[in-house]
Amino acid sequence: MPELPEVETVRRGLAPAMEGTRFAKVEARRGDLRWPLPKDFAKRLEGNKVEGLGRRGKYLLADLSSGDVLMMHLGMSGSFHIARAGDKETPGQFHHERSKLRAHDHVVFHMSNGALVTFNDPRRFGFMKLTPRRDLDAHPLMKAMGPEPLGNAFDAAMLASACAGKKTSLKAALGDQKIVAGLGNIYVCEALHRAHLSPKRRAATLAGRKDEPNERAQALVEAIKRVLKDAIEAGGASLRDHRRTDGGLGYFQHHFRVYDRAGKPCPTRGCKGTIKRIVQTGRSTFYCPVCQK
DNA sequence: CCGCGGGCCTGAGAGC
DNA sequence: TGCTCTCAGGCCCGCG
Repeated sequence: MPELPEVETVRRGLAPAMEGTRFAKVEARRGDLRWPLPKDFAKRLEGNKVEGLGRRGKYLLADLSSGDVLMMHLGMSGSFHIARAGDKETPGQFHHERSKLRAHDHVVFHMSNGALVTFNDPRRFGFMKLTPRRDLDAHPLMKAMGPEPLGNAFDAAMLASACAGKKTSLKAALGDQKIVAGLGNIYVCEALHRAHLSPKRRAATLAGRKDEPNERAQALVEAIKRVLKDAIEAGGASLRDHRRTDGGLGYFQHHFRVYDRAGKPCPTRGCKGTIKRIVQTGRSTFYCPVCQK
């Protein structure tokens, strides 16, 4: 599931449990994730303090006192749970009730503040890696990543030039993490709908005529920022719910305008179109053929 | 170099 | 009820 807004929501949920506290014990219950966990995974974490928990694209990045960065990716089905070691158990003890572990709980962080942070991932497309902080920007997974869509560096000129010469569809280009970081199948569909641009349009056509203000790229950049901000806000609301219900972090209810709404009326004001589902580069695309051009 | 399709995994839901 | 089939919000890799 998780695209930028979900990962950001997870980050905000985990930060209070992890920042400023140490890994007292780390359980790697299942190491064969998308990539195997490093052999010395637990050892390299235990005793270290989490200086800060950040995000880049769809990656969570925990800065450790050792100088390492713990890179975490949720893949398609990853999520985190937070529990308290003290609840119904001896405070400060490492072990928690077996019955509390669920299927696919692959990694458990026992934090020195008593928080139990559990990574769950049925499909195991997620992964964790460790790399020295000074090597992070040069890391193969980080190096080619495009700008943060909510940052100032991401603007119409930048997006248009990144798409220049691209033969692929606008849909595929926006999902390409090298062009812009953090968008996935859902938010690409949602942003294109808000910008009234067709997912089938060739990416290169995003650029306007020379020296003219680029209205298409401008509209698209604004739509991307808007849809991500709205979703993060919706995630914040669900985070408060999670605190009450002890649910997992990472998935929240959100209203989509086109995603998974094939056959439904287009929500654009005054548009009489019907949302259509097509397949592009092996993935579902939802859009309105009437108001997206 | 570029763009596409296959593959990695498990689970949910539809259809029979 | 149970089987089979399709599909799922990500991303690396190999092929043409």
